Amino acid sequence: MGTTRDDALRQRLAAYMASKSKKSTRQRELIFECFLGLDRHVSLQELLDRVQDRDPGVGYATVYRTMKLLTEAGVAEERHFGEGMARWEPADLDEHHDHLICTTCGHIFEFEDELIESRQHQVADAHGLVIQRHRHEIYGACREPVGCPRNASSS
Amino acid sequence: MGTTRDDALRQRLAAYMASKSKKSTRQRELIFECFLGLDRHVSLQELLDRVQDRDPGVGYATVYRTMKLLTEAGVAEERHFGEGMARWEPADLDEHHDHLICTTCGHIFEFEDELIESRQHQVADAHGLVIQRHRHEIYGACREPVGCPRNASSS
DNA sequence: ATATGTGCAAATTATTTGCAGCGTA
DNA sequence: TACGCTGCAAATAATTTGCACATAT
Repeated sequence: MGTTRDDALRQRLAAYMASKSKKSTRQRELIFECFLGLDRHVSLQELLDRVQDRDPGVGYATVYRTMKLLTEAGVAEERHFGEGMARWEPADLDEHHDHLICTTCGHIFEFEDELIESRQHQVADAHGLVIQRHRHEIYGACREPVGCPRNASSS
Repeated sequence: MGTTRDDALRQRLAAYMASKSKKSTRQRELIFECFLGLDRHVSLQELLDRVQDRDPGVGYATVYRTMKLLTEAGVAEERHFGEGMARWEPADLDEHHDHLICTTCGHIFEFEDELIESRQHQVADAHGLVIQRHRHEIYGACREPVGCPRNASSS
């Protein structure tokens, strides 16, 4: 699923850049590619480290400003997990999958539920809002831990 | 609904304090009562302001440490809505409510939806999990910014 | 050519902690 | 009394911004 999604993100970013007269630079391209390559929830520092492996000259501020740009462009999503700093992940362009996390083995299931989706729209609508994004995470324990097929690890 | 819930929270806090040999002080009681009285998502600064209306001598650090204590005790819940600082709300002892955040004015609505709740259980069940907790946040923009309930306040 | 972007360093903002004196159990 | 608590101020930590120079269009 990587490439197709990444291409869609590249395309969306290009469109945004063009519409806002933003310039494509060596640093931005490098940062964006590293971001896509990591494909997980990265902090600015983690992303900067990876970027500097390839170009030590890039500064923190540039990564910072680029992530703000990617967020505005809708290709990255900023999250806060209560660790004291932000993390970003590639945007989920057309699917609205949510997460179901097993607190026993740490496995993360993705799910998508039409009924919940539509219900969310009703809720937002009732309050006069138009949904932009949402976060839905369910944490649960294995009903039968012993039979959990994923007891080893996952990351 | 206020009093019953508040009493349950007071009781839970008292039990926690006793079990951990924490002392009940004038400041802690004032902070806790102000917190319950505000009954919404407060930042440390907002809470401090209210506390100082009643006792100007109380410091930021005390409110900070008290909120950490209330969080440990399970009577307050710390949240991050991507504004750069934390907010707390009274713990939801037996019910589940979720959040709808207006990205235009920052207002936070609470909602509870039976259908979504039951659906979540079905999803978890289908994967062999028993729900322990969940987080569900919907972000949206005011359809008509003019009618936004909190338009006045901002920077 | 000109509007943007970059890197550095400094400014902000929010959070956390050390410590001397105070207060509760 | 003894241990915990408070307030102040200073230390951290993360984020944001000003500015002079560089670069894409």
